[in-house]
Amino acid sequence: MADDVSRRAPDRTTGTPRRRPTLQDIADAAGVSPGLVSMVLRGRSGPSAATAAKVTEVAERLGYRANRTASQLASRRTHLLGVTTTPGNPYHGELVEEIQARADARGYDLLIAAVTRTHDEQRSVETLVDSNCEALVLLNPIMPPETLLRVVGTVPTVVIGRPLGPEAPKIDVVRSADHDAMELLVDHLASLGHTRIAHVDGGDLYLPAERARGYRTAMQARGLDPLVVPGGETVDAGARAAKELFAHSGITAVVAYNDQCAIGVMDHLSRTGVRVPDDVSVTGFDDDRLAGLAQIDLTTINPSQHDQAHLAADLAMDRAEGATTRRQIKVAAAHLTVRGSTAPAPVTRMPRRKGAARA
Amino acid sequence: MADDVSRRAPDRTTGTPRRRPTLQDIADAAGVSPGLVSMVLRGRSGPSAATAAKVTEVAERLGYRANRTASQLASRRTHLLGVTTTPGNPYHGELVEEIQARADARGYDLLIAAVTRTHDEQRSVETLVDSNCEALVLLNPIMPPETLLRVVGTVPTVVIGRPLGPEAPKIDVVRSADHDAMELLVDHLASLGHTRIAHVDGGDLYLPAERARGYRTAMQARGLDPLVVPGGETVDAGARAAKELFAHSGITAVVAYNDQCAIGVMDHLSRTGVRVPDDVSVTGFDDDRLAGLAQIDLTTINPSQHDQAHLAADLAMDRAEGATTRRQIKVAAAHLTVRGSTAPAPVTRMPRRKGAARA
DNA sequence: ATGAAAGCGCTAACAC
DNA sequence: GTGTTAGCGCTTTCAT
Repeated sequence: MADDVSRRAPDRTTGTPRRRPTLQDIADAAGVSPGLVSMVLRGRSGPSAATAAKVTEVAERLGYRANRTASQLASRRTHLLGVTTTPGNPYHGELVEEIQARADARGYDLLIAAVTRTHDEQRSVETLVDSNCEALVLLNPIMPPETLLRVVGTVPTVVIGRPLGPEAPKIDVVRSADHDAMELLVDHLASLGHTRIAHVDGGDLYLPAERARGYRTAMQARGLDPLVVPGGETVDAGARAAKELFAHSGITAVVAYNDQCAIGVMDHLSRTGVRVPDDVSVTGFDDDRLAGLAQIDLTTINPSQHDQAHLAADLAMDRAEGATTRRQIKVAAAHLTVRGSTAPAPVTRMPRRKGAARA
Repeated sequence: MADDVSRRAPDRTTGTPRRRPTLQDIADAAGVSPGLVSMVLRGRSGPSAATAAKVTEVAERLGYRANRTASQLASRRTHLLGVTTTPGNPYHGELVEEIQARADARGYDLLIAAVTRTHDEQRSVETLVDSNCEALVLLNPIMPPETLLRVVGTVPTVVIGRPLGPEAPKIDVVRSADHDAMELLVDHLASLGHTRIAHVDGGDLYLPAERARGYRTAMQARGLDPLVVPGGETVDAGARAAKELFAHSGITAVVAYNDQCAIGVMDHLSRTGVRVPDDVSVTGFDDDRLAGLAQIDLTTINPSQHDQAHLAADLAMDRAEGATTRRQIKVAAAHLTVRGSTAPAPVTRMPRRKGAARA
């Protein structure tokens, strides 16, 4: 809104937004030189305890905070770790929280850039790079390798949750054992007697493709027919896919790309009177915070997000500090977490009112 | 660390970053002055088409990218908008997404700082201030006014979702009509015949207190006895509170602090065999993405997060650009969204177990 | 132990 | 039009 009635600056009645104090101000007020103040404030040895005390006191009193831009220009160091994330995504939320913890532990500041409908990955990375982050952690980036390489430029980068081949020899990757995990899921379902197991995928980029591959491999290994329907990584996408999938079918189990997608599938099912897990079993992937809720109670894969976050953050900061080990690819173990959304396959025919299932 | 060129990084096929070219380099190579190059590259009028072309060509050839740190230092402009958020919080996620949209529309970059267990609000704000954000938007900050004032210093700030009195005459606030909204909720429940309506609060700071007040007012206005039990803003907190609340009781409706808390309450209820809404009605607040899911289907308040986000972001950027209107307090309308988690109160006694007839 | 001075890479005000 | 000249606020020798 801001009905800017008075378009003029000169008004200073309401507390003058006086300019932020500078090193010089502190130096003057403390009666010492700027250089000294700088050393004191950064705890460098040299200054005497007496002046240190005085300077600290003055700085505190004046509410001094170093201008990081200037520090950066002069020192070329920022101690900034950058991460791209999708706001509101619970899985990302957990990762960010753990990355933050590592950053704190090592004295780095974490800067986050959002990836949204209006703001693509590339721009987020640019924001981070321009803010002089010394290393980057990208959560499930989907841009092609060439773009990735170009936008991160010379900043050490590690991606989480995405396979990345030798096209990007300088970008480390941390991910979960997606392929194996999908086998765990299919195994679990198969052992419950399911044979008509569909996969709602997450699109055809990188991670989703990897999971779909795992699903296919697992199905074929058991002599079952794979059925993959296009989905996405959101609740909405899952719901849409389910709508399509269950228009016809005979499917008794759905392996969704991730938890959000699975929740969407369950949402649709529940709206159309299909019971989970009585009529249809559903599985997710990520074990995000929602999965454990009684109302959701989703069988899923826990991809050790905690480990992934720590590995990635440390790797990134190591690189920022000059570690020159060769490219790292870390694969975190994935565990099956069985909950109430999966149950034995309904017995043969007519398991529910309308539309029939089949053997 | 990582001195520019002193140590040559092992030359990968992808090309080694030699010292990043500076304005001076371009100027030399083009045979003009740095000042001119600067103008050309920023598209300022002045330079002749001829030199502009030459400079552009050289810059391109040398892969020049302005050092933003230096630009910032010199121009004292960053076009950076900062926001603090709790990663993974769906409500915050929606706000951030909308704030990002506004920032994009106005040519600002959005920087996000996380508030987590290991990283408190104060530190997040400091990170943002240090990164030279020109304005700040704080989501549901809980620090006391004095601290708030101190950490934001002279940076224009607007807080979302928190009452803030005249103690902070320079901080704008955008919030929802919490007090009224609580009345809407209680009204809704009362009109369904509920009389034993409890409130699981969100703690005793600011917003939670405001909502609790609204609840109390509404209850008393209807001659009902208020019952407030301590809760929190998370699913876990809601579940814990429910456990306590339903150990004894006779409560037929619960007004939770927010959706997350409500989901926690429902989670507990569902685990203990109490049906929602047959036995107990539950309401939330925020209308976050989960509330609409079929499995949750929560009656709640939609606080117009879209409007709040836009108002706050624009207000902040206006201030960054020097708007000097007096302190703004914007209250967004709150709408009741009725879903399936509320139903008529169970008739008279023994509402638990299977009994539950309806009016 | 302390102060002075030289930049970091860029922008902007002002001469030429 | 174009070049020159100061800084921006801080870090960092290098004298003192």
